[in-house]
Amino acid sequence: MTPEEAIAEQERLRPLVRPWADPDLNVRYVAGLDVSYADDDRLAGAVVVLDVETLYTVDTAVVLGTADFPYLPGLFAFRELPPLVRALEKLSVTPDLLVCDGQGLAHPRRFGLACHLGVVTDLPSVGVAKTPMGRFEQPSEERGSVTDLVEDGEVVGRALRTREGVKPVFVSVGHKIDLDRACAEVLRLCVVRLPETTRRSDALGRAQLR
DNA sequence: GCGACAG
DNA sequence: ATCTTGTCGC
Repeated sequence: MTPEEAIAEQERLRPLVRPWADPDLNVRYVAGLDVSYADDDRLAGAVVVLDVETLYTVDTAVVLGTADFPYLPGLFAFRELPPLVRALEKLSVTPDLLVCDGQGLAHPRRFGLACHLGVVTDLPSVGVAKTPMGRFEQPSEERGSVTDLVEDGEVVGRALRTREGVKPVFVSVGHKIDLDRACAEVLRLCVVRLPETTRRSDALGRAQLR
C-alpha cells in the first residue's frame, strides 16, 4: 500500500466514526494496546485487558510480526494496526473500551489510530498520546484538570493532567464514545502519568521481544 | 521554500 | 519507537 492509498483509505473510513457513546455503554473491561520494536524490523503487538474497578489484569495477548509500513506522521495506524488487530483476536475477554497509544480525532484528517481501530473492530475506543497534534493551553497543576486541544480551529481532544505536577497526556475520541467520557475513563486508569493499560501493554510487548 | 510531524 | 537502574529533587 502506498501512502496515497493509505490516505484514501482514511478518507473512506472516516465517515464511519461515531464520536458519541451508546446510551448503555458500561465500561468494565478496558484494553490497552501497544506495539514494541526490535532492532531489526520485528515488532510485537500487545494487548492487556484490565478490570477498571480493581485494575487487575484479566486477559493478555501478544503477537510477533514485522513492520510492513514505515512510520509516517498521519499514517501511523498503517504500521501498528495489523499486529494490534491480530492481538485483539487472541483475547478471550471482549473489551468494553480500547485505549490506544496515539491519537484519535486529534489527527490531520480526523482519523488517527484510535478511530481506525475502533471502526475496524466496532468497539468503543479512545486515543491517549504522549505528545500533542494541535495547540493547547497548559491545564492547571491538579490531577484531573483539562484544557482543549485545538486543531484547525476545532476542539479535537483535551490535554489531561493525570497526576499533579506531571506533563499532561492528550486524549481524543476514537469511536463510540464522547470526549467527556473518554477523559473520565482515562483518568480512572491513571495511577501515575500514563494509564495502567498503556504501561502494562508496553511492558508485555517489549518483554516478548526478548 | 521552510518548518512541523502520534509512535 | 529505541537507549535504561538507580538516583536526584520536590
